[in-house]
Amino acid sequence: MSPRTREFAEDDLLIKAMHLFWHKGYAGTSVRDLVENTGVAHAGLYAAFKDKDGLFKASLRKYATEILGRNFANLEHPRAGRAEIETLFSNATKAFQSGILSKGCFVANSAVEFAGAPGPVTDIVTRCFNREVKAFENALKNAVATGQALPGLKIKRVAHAMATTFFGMSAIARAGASRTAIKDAAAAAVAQMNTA
Amino acid sequence: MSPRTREFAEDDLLIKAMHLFWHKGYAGTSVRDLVENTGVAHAGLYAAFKDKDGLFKASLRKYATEILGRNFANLEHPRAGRAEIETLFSNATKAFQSGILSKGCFVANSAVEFAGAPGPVTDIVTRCFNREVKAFENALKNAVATGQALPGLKIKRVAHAMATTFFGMSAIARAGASRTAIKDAAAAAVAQMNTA
DNA sequence: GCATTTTAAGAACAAATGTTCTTAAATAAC
DNA sequence: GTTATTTAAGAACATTTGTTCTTAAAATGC
Repeated sequence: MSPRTREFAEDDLLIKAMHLFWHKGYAGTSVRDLVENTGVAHAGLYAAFKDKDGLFKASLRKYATEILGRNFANLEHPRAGRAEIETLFSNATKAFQSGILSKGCFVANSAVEFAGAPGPVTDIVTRCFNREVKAFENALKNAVATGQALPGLKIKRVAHAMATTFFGMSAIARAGASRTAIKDAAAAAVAQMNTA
Repeated sequence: MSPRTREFAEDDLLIKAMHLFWHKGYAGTSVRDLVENTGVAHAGLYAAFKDKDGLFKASLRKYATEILGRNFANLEHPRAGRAEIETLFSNATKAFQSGILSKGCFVANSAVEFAGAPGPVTDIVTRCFNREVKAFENALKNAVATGQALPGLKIKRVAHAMATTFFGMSAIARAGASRTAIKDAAAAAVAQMNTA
């Protein structure tokens, strides 16, 4: 009455699967790819996450929580302001240019791949987009209140624009755009705070 | 020495295939899907375009030339200015909100699906992005020269930002974003011309 | 040390994929 | 009308896909 113990940590598998799906998409990642690159056998995947769909959704949730979450958490602070927005776009620029995010944002990629088809994946994507907009709104509101952004700024509009730019930067990064193009998009997003 | 004549027009097939690939992506569109929805038999597709790859590339080129081309041609006019930029974003807003483009821009979708992997598809995507940037630059230059945009405007930067916003609008549209979010992103892109 | 339970490894399977091949129909020159 | 050539229709094929099953190994409680 004592079973064999698992040889792999569920979280390790999840992180490795996340990177695969992130880089190659849902359709582009086969179960055999996952087995090869994670070192976890078929049975392990299916036992831990039911099927490929389950593993993908868990991977996307992991990304939304850890990667996106870490990047946007600062914007959600009650006293977040202009500096936090600038830091976010500065980090995003670096990452999209050549770092871990050169294959785009996993959520943005999934938005395109699943094309808003109703379902759990689209729900995650929508939640992330809304969270980003809200985070920008919060920081923009404080930036205006403390004089770091011009009064009269259309906060909601700029928040929508910043979130859209974020998705756009992901798309052009994945398309292999130049470092300058990525940097310029970020700079322009930030510069919006200087105009009403 | 006189063969049977083709029952389908190559261009009709191409347009129908373009819409399928556009909406469902390369991986999401099977050859049987194409046969069913175009009314052209297997042999017809392969005879006219060699294979699925060939048909896809031809479809993407068709889109780049006809759909994108028609939208950006006005911006490339020697006297294009602020009005043409505003018209482009106005049309894009309408289209992305509920029209034919509610599944995003075919080029932007392909950019994400093929992830900048070197090859003919990425070449087409890169060419399109560069064309868009150049088109914005042309119109922005004239807008500044004629006083429709503030002097000192960083033209290249704003052009990069506008093209990135265009890709971003496509992505969030495909994700099923609200009409307001799409409209705001476009409005903010245009408003950039009012600040240096 | 044995028994029991869960794991690991991968063979096996049905379904779907892109592609090719076979067969028959259709067309225009002779 | 006959014939030569190309098309249309879809059967057939080899791969690859996600999933399940089989077999054997591992590990804890007794």
